[in-house]
Amino acid sequence: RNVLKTPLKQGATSPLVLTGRQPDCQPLTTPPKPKESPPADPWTPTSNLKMLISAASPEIRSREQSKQLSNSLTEVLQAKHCLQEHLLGDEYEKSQPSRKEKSLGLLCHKFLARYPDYPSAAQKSYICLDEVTEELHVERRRIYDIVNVLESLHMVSRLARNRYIWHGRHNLPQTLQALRKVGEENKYIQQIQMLKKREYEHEFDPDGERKEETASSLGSSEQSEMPFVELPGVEFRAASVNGRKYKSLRVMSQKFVMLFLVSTPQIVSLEVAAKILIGEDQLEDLDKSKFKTKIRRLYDIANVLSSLKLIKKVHVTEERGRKPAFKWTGPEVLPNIQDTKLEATSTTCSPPISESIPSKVHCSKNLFPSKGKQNFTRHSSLIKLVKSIENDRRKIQSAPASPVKISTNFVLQKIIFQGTHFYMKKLKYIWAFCLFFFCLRTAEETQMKCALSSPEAAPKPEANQPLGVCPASYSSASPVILPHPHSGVSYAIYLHPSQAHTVTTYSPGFMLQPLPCANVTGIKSNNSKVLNKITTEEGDSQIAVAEPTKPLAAEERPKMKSETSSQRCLKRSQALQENNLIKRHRSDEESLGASLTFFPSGYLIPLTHCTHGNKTECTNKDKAGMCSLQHPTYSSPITGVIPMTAPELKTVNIPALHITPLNIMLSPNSVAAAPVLSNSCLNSSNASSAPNPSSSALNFMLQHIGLIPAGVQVPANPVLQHVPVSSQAENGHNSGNTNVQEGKVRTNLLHLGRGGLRRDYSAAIPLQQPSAPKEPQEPQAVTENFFCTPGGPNSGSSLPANSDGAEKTSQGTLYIPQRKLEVSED
DNA sequence: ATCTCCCGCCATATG
DNA sequence: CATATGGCGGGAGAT
Repeated sequence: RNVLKTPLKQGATSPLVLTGRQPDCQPLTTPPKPKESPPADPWTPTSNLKMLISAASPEIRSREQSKQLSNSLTEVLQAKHCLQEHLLGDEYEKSQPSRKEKSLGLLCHKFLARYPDYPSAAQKSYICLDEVTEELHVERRRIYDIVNVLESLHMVSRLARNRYIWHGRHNLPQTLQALRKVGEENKYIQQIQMLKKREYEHEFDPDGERKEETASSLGSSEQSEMPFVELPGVEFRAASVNGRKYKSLRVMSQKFVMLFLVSTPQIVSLEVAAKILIGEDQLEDLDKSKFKTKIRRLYDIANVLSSLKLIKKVHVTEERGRKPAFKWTGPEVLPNIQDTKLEATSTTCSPPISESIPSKVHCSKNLFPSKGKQNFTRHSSLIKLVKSIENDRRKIQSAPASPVKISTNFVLQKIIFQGTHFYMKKLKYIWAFCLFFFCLRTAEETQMKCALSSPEAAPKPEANQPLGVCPASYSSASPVILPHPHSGVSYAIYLHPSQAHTVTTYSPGFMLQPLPCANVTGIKSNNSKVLNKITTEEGDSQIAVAEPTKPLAAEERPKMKSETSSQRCLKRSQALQENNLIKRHRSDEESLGASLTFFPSGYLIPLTHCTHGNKTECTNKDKAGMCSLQHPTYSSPITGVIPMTAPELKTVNIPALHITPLNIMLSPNSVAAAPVLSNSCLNSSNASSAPNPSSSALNFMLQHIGLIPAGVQVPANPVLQHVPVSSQAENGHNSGNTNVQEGKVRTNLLHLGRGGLRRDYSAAIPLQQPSAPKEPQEPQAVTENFFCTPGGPNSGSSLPANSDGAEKTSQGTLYIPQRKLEVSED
């Protein structure tokens, strides 16, 4: 093979090395900036903007201008910031158009900028590769990389040679759904678990031939020829129905995405991905070069996916140091519950934009069965889980040699992580809901004064209570509410019991109010390796810097709501010390390197601005527009989700937060039906006879909210649906229509269950009370004000608001991202 | 040194 | 056959 060298960067002389491949074109070697590149500082935001904008076609430009502006501005700023960081010593100057400028990611951005995220039927756009390559000044080859990945997501499809059609993100939800499904069928989870396990064992005894179960558990592993996943509606008439279609990049991209969709912490390390994608076949196929190649391709794919904001780079830290990984930041893809078609009647509120809506409705049905009888046991995932646990149990019993301890831990973890994960997925919505109303009530009753409260707060106290107050005034709420340092947006964080052991933390400036829970045990494993220690940190770690000095205030959570703020302050400072202690403790722990570390993760409920206007009549087109607007999720005020990012998790410690939503939904039957849960509860809340803090908190909250009469205690395993909705929920006094209010409560519950917090409450009303005169304004106002925060959009924050597609298609669904950072498999 | 990943050769598929 | 696609891996910038 002839040796062609990559031209040196400044290769003024390099051309000679190259074979004359493009005779008439310029010297080929992308000379140091031969042409049109603006002589001026290439990295100023403006120049970059210009470039981006000029790249867009005129019509798109006008339509998308604002979006582009904010979008690219953010990015450019980030890039700039990033750059700035790197060139710290030097007087941050224009760096040569270095490699970064040619990165696939940037190129992809430019590419994407040309087309609307949600093109309407009218603006169906075609992609001519020749044009693109010319306009973007890039080699054709690169465009293929991008297009292939986009194709794998059905965002584009090939029409003919040189010609693609742009679909935008319309198909995304379906695609992801499909991919997830295939991923599940493909048993990726198991494969990942096996990989980790093997790795672990490997480390334990360096040469032992561990092949025991490789064969067994992966019996069918090889559909390695998993074909390209198609979508029913989207036909790929491209004549290229065969051959390479089943080959690499496209399929690889799909598989990669699948990995995210099926794995529990939606974090996938490159290494794992590569191994799995290489073909799980021969484990010891230490084919180094193959692996390297795979990694290279994955980077390519990842770059594109990152541009799409579906994933973002993080790092996973295990015993063996940092490993590059990526975290899913795209829309949440719910597992496809049963396939039975749901009656479309209940979706009258808004025309289903995508298939995902019915499925959400369905989900809500499962969550809140109308007949108390049916419970979670019917959920296929649960059944699977139970089965797998039984399997594990069997394994344990039949495995003579293996140390029981490990196995037990394994099962325990599985139970906890998987089981709780499953329930958390549902329950977090309920908690969000509870929190919501709890705050309303609390605000009302305690009449907290907020410095920022608006004048008209009096008439509608709860409605106008700026969220910023929450942290202080609602400290009695179980969920932790965190104000966002940048935006003033607040978040509630729920910590999963199993992760609440040692919590690493959140960025300073956050205020935490943990529950007093002396006995959080978590899983004390002697086998610390079983649980990989994972920390993730943002690729671009620009975070955490905000309010560097303001220490985190952790507060011993009080049981009484009537606490005064001064008391709180006191406690806060106490908590501070406490926090430090814990921090110290943790570092000790780390230095020992022996003990298990649990990670924080939580459910962030960003209490941000809500959307305005009546979205109910959001037509497709409107929606497209709206969505486009929200696309630059970074700064969108209506972005529903702001996942907690690692950098925020690494500076401080939070004392064991013990909030276990799990307790909410457990009915006696469901417990019986789901041993998983009871186990998990047991474990998390510890077998001590002390009343379960969570349950007391819950009781308190429920009473407070008015969902249950004072004095009544919801048992440890209350069933939410059995709790009567109190008609005296007086928080509706401003509406003057209690009934409506009540109805809303219920409908809201439904909505919460199905997709997360609905911001658009008015849309929810018809669901249950089609005939009731709905007052779009009123509920709107409530939610709006409730979620409103004094601060502006979370500008500058690196918190990517994931949510894209999902949020768009569900009209402002505010969902609570799950941020479990532990490794739930081993 | 390791992580990223750009570049472009060249095998294949397409038309 | 000419082109369009895209697999692939060397090796150079970034860290």
